[in-house]
Amino acid sequence: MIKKGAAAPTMKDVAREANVSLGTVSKVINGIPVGEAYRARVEAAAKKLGYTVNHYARGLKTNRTYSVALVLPSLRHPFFAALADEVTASLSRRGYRCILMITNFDAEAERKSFVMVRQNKVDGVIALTYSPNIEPDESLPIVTIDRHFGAGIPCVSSDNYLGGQMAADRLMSLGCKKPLCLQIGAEIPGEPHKRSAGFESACRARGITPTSVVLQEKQTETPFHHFLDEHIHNGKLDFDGIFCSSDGLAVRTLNYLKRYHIRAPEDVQCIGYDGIADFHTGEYLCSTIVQPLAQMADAAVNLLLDEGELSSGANICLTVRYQSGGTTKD
Amino acid sequence: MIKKGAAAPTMKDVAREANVSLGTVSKVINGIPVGEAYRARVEAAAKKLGYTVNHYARGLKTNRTYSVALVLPSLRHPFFAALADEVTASLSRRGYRCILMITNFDAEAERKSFVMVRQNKVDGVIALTYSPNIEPDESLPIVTIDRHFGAGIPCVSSDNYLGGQMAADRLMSLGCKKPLCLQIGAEIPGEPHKRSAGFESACRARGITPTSVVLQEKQTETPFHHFLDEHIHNGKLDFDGIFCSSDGLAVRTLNYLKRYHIRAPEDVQCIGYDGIADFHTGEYLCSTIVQPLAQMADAAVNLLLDEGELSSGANICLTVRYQSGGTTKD
DNA sequence: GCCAAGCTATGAAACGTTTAACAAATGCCG
DNA sequence: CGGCATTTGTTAAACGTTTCATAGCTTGGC
Repeated sequence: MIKKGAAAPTMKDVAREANVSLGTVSKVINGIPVGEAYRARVEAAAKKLGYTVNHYARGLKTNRTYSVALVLPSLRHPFFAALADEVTASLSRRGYRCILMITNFDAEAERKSFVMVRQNKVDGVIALTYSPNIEPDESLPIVTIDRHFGAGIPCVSSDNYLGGQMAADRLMSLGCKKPLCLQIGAEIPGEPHKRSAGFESACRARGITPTSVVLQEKQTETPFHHFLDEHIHNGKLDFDGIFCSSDGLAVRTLNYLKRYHIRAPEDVQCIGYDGIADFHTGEYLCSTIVQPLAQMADAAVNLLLDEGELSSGANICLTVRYQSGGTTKD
Repeated sequence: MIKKGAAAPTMKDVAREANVSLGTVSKVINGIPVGEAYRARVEAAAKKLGYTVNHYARGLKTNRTYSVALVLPSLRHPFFAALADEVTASLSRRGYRCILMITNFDAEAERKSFVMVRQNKVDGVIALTYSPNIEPDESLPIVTIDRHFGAGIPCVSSDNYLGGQMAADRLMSLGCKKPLCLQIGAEIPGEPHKRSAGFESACRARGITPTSVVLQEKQTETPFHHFLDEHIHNGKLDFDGIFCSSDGLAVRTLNYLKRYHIRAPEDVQCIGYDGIADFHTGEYLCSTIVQPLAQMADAAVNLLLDEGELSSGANICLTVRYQSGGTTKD
């Protein structure tokens, strides 16, 4: 299927057509001031021939590719997908394209993606990676999301600790006395882990000690269900408020409890995390802590693209907000 | 943040290091046979210097970029996200990179993405677009998914008609007598619309006339809820089987019905569409018709990348399968 | 042992840009 | 009105590859 398209017009063609030199065409294309008459001639010629700049020739000369690699584990998790959506949009607004690289949480794939990234001569990398021991190439501009590599590598995240606190405060001010904190564990203790820390701290500030459980990633539901089973007596759950480290987990939890006819928000209140809304209706799956995805994407893109005082190791932490979504009594 | 990295070694450097000519280095890099002694010298030198080929110089010469643009409306819909995931993986397996372009269903953005695509000199385009009147550039290799542009543009899809039939047959063999078909309408009558057609035809084949409703895209839940309200009498729904054109819609529907204490599969059986599993557990949200995403992605990529008899206007239609997921009695 | 034929490595041109150096034209001032 | 500074357009080199023509070797046949 792939064939060489009809030879595209080059600057040389435009120059000939407009009766000007190559350099003049270049200037017009790049918006460098040039006599009005020339500019008009060139623009007319370019339009007539349907000229478009060849990014590869330009990239070769300038060492700037106007493309950024986005490295992430998967697109099948709504949070990653939504983030990719925003990052792509943000890049596009600034005239950059997004090269997508998916690692499936595989450390080797992550490493490989950094190499490929170097080969591809992208201008930078925005990475969301969870494997340990990745040493990003020193010379490659990189910004991470939710992951502190340390050293001089900037990281953008939202305030996960605050998010956990907000969830706790909300549940307790809605009357919860016996809170449960559920989180999915990752190999690397990263930003998301601060959620439970914030939750627990806010509970203790009110003199309540929450139950806290870490679920293994990528495991079957069995152990999880088993845990819940053990905490149901006479059709009643031991907890009256649940905080889950993702919306998906909240939905899974509530779905399972439904088998016992325990429902939210009547029998138990539940707050999730991420705040990804339904595609068609814009409604939330559950009460949740909303991460400011668009702002996180913008921050990462700006950090990467703009030079400035933020250069070395600046971390950006954005605030979150609570959003009621039907699984709490507010 | 973006800075010119330390000058990367070029073929010239490798040639000097290995004491061979530029042409020889090129041959080794590209796997063209060359004397064993030379090959060894070049490979050693390349490794020593950490040489990586500059894709932009290569692209300039060869007019091949080894990158493909994936144009789709959004990543916030699980189906699009999962498809993007698979397409990226499939491209990566073949040594291609994926440039992501998101249109948000905006016809102008779609048009612009085709232009950008041409500028970027990608080798081809895989497009999932729903706007009317897009005239893809003749010279650009393109494959669509779920969208028939007509003419010589190949389209990959799954058998949506069959999927609808399977859903109907399943519901009826599980005892349903009063089926409802819910679908979300799009501007363009495309592949997904065949689902309801298949559903209705299979119902009629058994002498049953289903109720069929088309929901407007991007509207509030109100009219939809209103419709359901009207079909609930004395706490009982007029229908005993529901087919939804997406899993998300199925979930929304069942969630709403829960307010009336109507639940699946006891009170009503429900089959969705797409078959996107939960990220962590791999479980399905509901009983569903599963689209073979990985195969669709591979088919699209192969069609795009391989020349051959499939060249002109070949359409590929892959089969689907039914998957029980707790909202039916099987 | 010589010459033709066949390999194989080399050298140079070309891909479509950008950009620094250069030349031509303009305007200014003495 | 001439020369100098200034502006503005042109020219050519360079970016890092690929590729085609060329030249140097080797090999084998006579």
